[in-house]
Amino acid sequence: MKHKKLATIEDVAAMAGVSIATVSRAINEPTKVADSTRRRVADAVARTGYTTNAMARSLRMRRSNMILILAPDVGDPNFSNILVGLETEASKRGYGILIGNTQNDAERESDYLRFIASNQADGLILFTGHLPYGIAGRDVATPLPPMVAVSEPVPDSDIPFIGVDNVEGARVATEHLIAQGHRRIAFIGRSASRSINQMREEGYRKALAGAGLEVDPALIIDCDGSTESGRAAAELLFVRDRLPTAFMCINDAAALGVTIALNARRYDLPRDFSVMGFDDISFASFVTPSLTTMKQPRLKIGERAMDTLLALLEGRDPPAQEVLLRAELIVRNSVAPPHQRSAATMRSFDRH
Amino acid sequence: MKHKKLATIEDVAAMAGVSIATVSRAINEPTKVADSTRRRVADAVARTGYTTNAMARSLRMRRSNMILILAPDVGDPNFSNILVGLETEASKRGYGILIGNTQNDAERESDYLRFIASNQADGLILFTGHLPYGIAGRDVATPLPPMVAVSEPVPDSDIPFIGVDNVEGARVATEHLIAQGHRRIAFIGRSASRSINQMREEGYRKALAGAGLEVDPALIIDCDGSTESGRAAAELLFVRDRLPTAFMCINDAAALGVTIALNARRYDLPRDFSVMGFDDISFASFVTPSLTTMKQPRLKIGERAMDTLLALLEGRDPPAQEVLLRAELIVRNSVAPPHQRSAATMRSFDRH
DNA sequence: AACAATGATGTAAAGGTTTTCATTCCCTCT
DNA sequence: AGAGGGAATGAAAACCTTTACATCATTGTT
Repeated sequence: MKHKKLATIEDVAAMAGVSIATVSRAINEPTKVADSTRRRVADAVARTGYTTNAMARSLRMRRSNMILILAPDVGDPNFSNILVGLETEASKRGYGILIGNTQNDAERESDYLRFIASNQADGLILFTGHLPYGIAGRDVATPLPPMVAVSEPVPDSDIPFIGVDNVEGARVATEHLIAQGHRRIAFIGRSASRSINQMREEGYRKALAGAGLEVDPALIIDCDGSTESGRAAAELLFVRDRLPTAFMCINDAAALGVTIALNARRYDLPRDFSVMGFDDISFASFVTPSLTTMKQPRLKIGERAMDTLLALLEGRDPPAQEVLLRAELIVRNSVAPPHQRSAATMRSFDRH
Repeated sequence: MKHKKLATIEDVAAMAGVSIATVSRAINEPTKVADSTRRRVADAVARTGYTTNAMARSLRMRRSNMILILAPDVGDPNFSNILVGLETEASKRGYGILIGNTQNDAERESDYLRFIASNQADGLILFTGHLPYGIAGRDVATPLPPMVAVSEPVPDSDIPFIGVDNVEGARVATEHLIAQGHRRIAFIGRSASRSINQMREEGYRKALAGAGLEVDPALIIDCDGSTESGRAAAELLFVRDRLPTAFMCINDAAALGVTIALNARRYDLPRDFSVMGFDDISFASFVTPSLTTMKQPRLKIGERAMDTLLALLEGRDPPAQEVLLRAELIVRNSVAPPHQRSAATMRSFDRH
């Protein structure tokens, strides 16, 4: 009663006066069917309102045409825009998208693998920067499913990575600070574990080296990329009284934290200090001062990543093992030449 | 060769020395199976590494345990946090989540319905505020799939809605402005078509009426909720020279637009003007001045919506036709008592 | 004219479950 | 002792496709 029972391929076949095999062919390989019958079938399809049952199809073909996306934080602004690209490309090619929010929880990660194990998804997009927990523990004979890493590469693996050239991007950003006249530039974002931080630090070092500047280890501060840790990092520099004239930050969130710390100390930005971000997330242009930063081509990253995964999936040659897109310098108002007077001098001023 | 051929229920049955029917029962209805055999089956499952093939299961049960989420813009900050709640609840209950980014495009909307038609999804979460295009055109006998609306209700339908009480929220927000002493309060966000705008405008009017204030039609401005349209709306008031002392905005993005317009005219906020937002999206606290706004309990909205949909799906009584959660007033720095002097007086001042 | 090749279609198997119905066995009740 | 009932299990159908293989007719080749 509830289900009016959808039309099946058999209903179509009966109406068109052919076998179900012919119907299937008429739909999936039109060239293999005579024009006249193809028309009859098309007509019958239209009249019955037939849609092929994806479950039966997937069961038979061992293919679901679904892609599982594993991300540590679905709410992250950097994530959502890449997602748009992923979704657009997948949808264009007839694939659907499944979302798994792992929150960096091992149990959740391995739980989502049930989609792969049970054939509900054909491939995997990883935002996590590591293989999903539990995927390696499987039978050695079982090959890994097709995967593509995005946003953060998976170290020590041959998983294709699509993203921004972090070393190059951080170098360009740092060089912009240098070009503005800064000589003491802090790097906010050291991390022992996260490869993305390490690559950006490398770019920072390259820029300094290129300009003949020495790296001052006291100006390289740990930061996990959250706003709060960015704020804390800036504070730490004040406490230690080793002040830079500019802050090169691991990302926009951290840059925002630094900005908050400086504002709280009543400095005038960008006069007293310059702050450089990375990512160009949506609010970067809304902060005061608006954030000079490196823009990630997120839409394109998503599209390319999906394209690569589908190539892998469909047995075509994957376009490339690693696609590094250029991050673009977006000049706004948080970077300026260093102030004449020692920036380390506390300036107390009042806006009113 | 590629597929080492996964273990099927038959392999498990053979190893445990029972029929496949018993294996199925041992897994899905353990109480219907003798203890000893259940143990044997469990053992065999473990040894073979068996996972039930979701496709075969779905085919047989006419159930995919998947939920399709239709949203106009996956990148929208308001969306992503609700998504987290939806995902959490779904995952907890063994459901998966499929994402459809419609971009308000009729074709894309109807295209995504293929997931429903082909049994790949059992139910629908709508962020769009309207029935997906093409769903009504179907055979009258075909019942609509279970649906729940979120973020924006679907007018003239009996689709359950989970969200914030927009009338009440806008009333509270406006009352806060009134309590601060404002008498001329603009409403930025009139819309002829969007119900959410209309509800918030209603709350605004209620608050004014409750305080015995008259509604000045000149202070009610169209705005679609984008930053740009918020900016334009504020400009319009300046051009017309009908200035309020406070702006009640349809959402945070619009409030940001208003803030930008006021900053550009070099007003001092919140001294010269107060600005009230709605939603409390992530950057609301980062803008200068940080935005006083109404916070939506997004996580909870997502969880409740999914809970309602699953109830519908599993034939339980849906908890309620409409769940209206309270929006919470978040007091920050964009609202203050009106300035003594006429706020309409242009003040030119320089920060340095 | 005989035969091969080609093209269009049909038959039937396979994909892996869940579930109805039937069977068996054992226990309890009269 | 026989009947009745309940619990545990098995056999087989059903879910809806895709596709390898077989069949048949038609065209082209020698």
